[in-house]
Amino acid sequence: MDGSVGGERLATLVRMSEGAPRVRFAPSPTGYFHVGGARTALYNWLFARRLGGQFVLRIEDTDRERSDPAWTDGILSALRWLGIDWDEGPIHQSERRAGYEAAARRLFAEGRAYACDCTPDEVRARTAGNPVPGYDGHCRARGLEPGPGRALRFKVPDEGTTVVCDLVRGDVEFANATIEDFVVQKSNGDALFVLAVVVDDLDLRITHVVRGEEHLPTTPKAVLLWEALGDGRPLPVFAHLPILVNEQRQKLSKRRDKVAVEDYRDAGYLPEAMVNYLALLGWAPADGREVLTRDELVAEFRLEDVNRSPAFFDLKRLGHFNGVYVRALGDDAFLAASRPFLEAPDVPFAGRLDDQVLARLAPLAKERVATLSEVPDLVAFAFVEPFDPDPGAYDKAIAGDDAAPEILERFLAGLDTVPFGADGLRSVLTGVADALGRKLAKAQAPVRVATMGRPIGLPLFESLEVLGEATVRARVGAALARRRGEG
RNA sequence: GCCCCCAUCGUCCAGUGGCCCAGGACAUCGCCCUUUCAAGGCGGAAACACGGGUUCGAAUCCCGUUGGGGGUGCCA
Repeated sequence: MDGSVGGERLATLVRMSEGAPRVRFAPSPTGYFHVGGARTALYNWLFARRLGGQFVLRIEDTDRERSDPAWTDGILSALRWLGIDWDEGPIHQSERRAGYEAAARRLFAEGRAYACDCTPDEVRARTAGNPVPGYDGHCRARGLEPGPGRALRFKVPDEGTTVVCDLVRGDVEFANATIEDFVVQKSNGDALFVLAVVVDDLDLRITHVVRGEEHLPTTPKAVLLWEALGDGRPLPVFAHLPILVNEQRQKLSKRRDKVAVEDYRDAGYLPEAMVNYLALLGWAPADGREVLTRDELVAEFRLEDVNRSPAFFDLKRLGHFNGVYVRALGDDAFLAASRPFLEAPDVPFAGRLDDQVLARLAPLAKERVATLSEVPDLVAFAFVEPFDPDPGAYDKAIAGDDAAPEILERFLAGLDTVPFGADGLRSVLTGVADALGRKLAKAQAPVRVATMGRPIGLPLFESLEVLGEATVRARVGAALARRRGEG
């Protein structure tokens, strides 16, 4: 390889990065928007924002078979959620066919492309055993006129080398002999993406093409087209980002891997956390910090520091970042962000929320969730009606504990002796624990299950204070009665 | 098959010839704190794929091998 992105070359490429770069993010609307696309969009955006350039959004929907406007909507809303805004667009390639047709005509007129009426089957049959793969140039010299049923193929030079100047990979060389005469216009008249991309990048005056590594092998074709259609305009600087992989180290696939950006939104991840995590997948700031605000990312991000190897999208690590961001939220912001989850149609206490209670529970819950979708479960005890302890928890902590009746009874009695509140409750239960020779941790289990329904959750005494004396007495009493009734 | 890319702890990054018997973070294990669970604190285990060079000196440079990945469509 010629992977050295060092010295002179780097200096030159970086110099080209100065001024006002124009980048584009160009997803194709053929499926939901996944985190790999989000990372690519983010890197484009960070690069543009840092250098004061423009970020253009382009929808690559030249394939009418597979594209669907619904997917475009999903992409736009995911980008907005992530806070990735665009300066121009969305530009739809489907609306720019005239330009592609003109380019195709020009290529033909200038002898850079030729018409071909071979069917895919014919080509395959003919080239089956060839050492050099791809089209065999069958129609090159047949002098066919373009027309319905005839594709247009670019006449790739037989000799020489095409070089892709890449900010993250260095110069990547492709022998022209290994590049087939590729199709630029389908036999139905539609442009193929390679052509469309080059025409648009030229028209949009794109200076930097930042995209996934899967595009690297087709880049020499784009370079060839750019040279044929660019009227001498300098090539864009390329930057092929390492792909994102799953645990099997394969490229993230919309099909196979559940990595839709909107799923993460729905699961209670914060966009700031997602952006922070995504930014660190393939790049890191010089000083080793890991939690960075959006502004810090913009200030620190350098395309030339992006590394070259694939990165695994690690949910655990995302969870860690999300926890950091959730905990950093103010109580009000935390509540506001949790709202959609608390008011979701499937929560068992829908319509019984109490903002006062919620506000008091917020600081307690904030510290204990990795994602916002966990909030409803944590605060359910305060709203659910009628209240009933989780069966498994009841069996273990109350039915299965010989001392449980006495603990509950003494606890209930103790309530008469102190002012109701977290401190009083704590001292009561501490007294009970002491009297029975138990650790406080062990003594609180029956009370917790009786009042909050589950063995783990928010801090007991603070939660009971919020619950209120009457409810606490009622629940403890109910659990006690039930336990006694069962012998 | 052919073309191209990649190769540091399980994972994500740091490291651009000596500061590295390799540093941070996530995960993991142990301890502490503690009313559960978290959070937090402390500590542990854990990696330069292999082989040749170059050099006084290589995780860092070169070559090869192996391994992984991407592409190979009239998809993007």
